[in-house]
Amino acid sequence: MSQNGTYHHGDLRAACLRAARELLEEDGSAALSLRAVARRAGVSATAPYRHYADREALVSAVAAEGYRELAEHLSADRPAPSTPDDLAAVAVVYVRFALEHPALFRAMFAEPCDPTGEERVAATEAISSYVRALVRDAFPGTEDTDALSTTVWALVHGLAFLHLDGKLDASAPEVVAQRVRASVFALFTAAPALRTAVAAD
Amino acid sequence: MSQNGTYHHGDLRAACLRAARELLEEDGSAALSLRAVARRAGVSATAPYRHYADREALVSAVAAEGYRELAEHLSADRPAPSTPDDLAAVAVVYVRFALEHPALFRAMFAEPCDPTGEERVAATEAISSYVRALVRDAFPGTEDTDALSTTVWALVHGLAFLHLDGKLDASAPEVVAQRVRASVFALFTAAPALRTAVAAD
DNA sequence: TGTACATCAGTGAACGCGCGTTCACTGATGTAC
DNA sequence: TGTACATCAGTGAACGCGCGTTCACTGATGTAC
Repeated sequence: MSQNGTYHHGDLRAACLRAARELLEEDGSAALSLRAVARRAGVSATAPYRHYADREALVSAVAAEGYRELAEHLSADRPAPSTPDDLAAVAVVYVRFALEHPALFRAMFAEPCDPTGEERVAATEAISSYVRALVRDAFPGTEDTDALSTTVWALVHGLAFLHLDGKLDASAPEVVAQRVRASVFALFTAAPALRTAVAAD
Repeated sequence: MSQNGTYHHGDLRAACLRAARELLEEDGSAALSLRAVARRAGVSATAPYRHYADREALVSAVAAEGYRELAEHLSADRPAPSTPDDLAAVAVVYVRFALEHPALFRAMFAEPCDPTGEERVAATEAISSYVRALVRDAFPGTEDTDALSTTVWALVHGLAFLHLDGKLDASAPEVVAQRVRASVFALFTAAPALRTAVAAD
C-alpha cells in the first residue's frame, strides 16, 4: 500500500528521490540502499524498479540533483563573482555545502560510479563552468584559464574533503569558514615570495 | 588450516594487513571485509578477531600503513623540498599515489572513521608536518605558514580526488602529471592579477 | 455513455549472497617444577 | 630431562541481518469502439 492510500502512487520516481535524500541527510555515513529508499517511500521493495533500472541509476539521479543544488547555492550567494572576496565567499559556500550534506556530497563524488552517466556528466559540467567563469572574471590577466580553474576547484574541493574526513577540524562552522578564507587568501600573500624563488632559478 | 601448514600461523596480524592490502589493490572499489581478509590469509573467518577488535580496527591499521607509505613516497622523491619545482613534483607524487592505490587512498580518507584512533591521528600528523616543512622552506617570507600549508595540502588533495572520482580525466598518467604541474604553477602566474584587484579594493 | 481490453504501476514471496560477530571448542606452545 | 598444566591462537558451526534482484501476480487506469 502506498503513502497516499491509493494503489498507484502518483509520482514514485520523485518520491524515491525525496526518500533517498532524507535518508542521506539523516544518516551521514550509511550507504544508500534501494530497499531502504522503498521502505521510506512507503512502497514495496521492488516498486522502484518501475522507475530506476537498478541501484546505480537511483544513486546517479540523487547525485545529479546534488550537483544542481550545489551549483544553485554557489551562484545564489555570488551570482557574478569577480573579486577575491567573492572567490573566498564561494569557497566557503562550497565547503559548507559539503559539511551540511556530507552523505549527499560523498554520493556525488566518492561513490564509485560509472562516469558514463550523461546526467552526471552534464551536472558536473555546470559546476566546472561556473568555476571557469568565476576565474575568468576574477583573474582577467590569466593566460591559462583552464589550469587556474582546475587549481581553484581542486583547492576548494580539497578543503571540503579534508574537513569532511576529519583531517581538518570541522566542529565549529565559523572556524571552518575562517580557515577556508585564510586558505584562499594565503595564495596571494605567498605567491610573491615564491615568484622570487622562480626568478632566482 | 593456515597458510604454512601449521595450526598456529606465526604472524597473522601482519598477514591480515598484507591480505587486506592485496584485496584493496586488486579490487579498487569494493569495501574491505573481514571475512575476505581472513579468506585471503588462508585462515578461518574468525581468526582475525585474535588480533583486531573488529573490522574498524583492521581498516584503521591499513589506513595507518597507507599514511606511512604515502609519507615515504613524498619524502623519497624530494627529501628536502624547497623550490617551486619541488612543490610541483611532490604534488605529482601525491596524486600518483592516489591513482595507483585508489582503494587504499579511499580507505585512508573517505572511509567513515572514528577520528579518535590514535594510530591514524599520528599518521596524518606525519603528512601534514611534511607539508608544513615544505611550505616553510619553499615560501620563506610567509607570515601564516599554517594557512598556506592547508592551502597546499587541500590543493593537492583536491587534485587527487577529482582525478580519482573521474571529474578530471585520469586515463593517461603523463597527462595527469602535466595537469597537476600546470595547476600548481597557475597559482603563481595568477596571483599578480589578483593582487591588483585586491589593491584596487 | 458503457463496456472490453491493453497497459501500466504496483505487490509480495522467494532466490542466493556476503557480511560481522558470538560461542564453545581444540590443537599447539611454553613454562614451572 | 620429563611431565602437568596454563595460556594462547586457531577452528567451525551458528546467529541474524540487510541487501539487490527475479518472478508471476494483480489492482488501477485509460483508451477504442
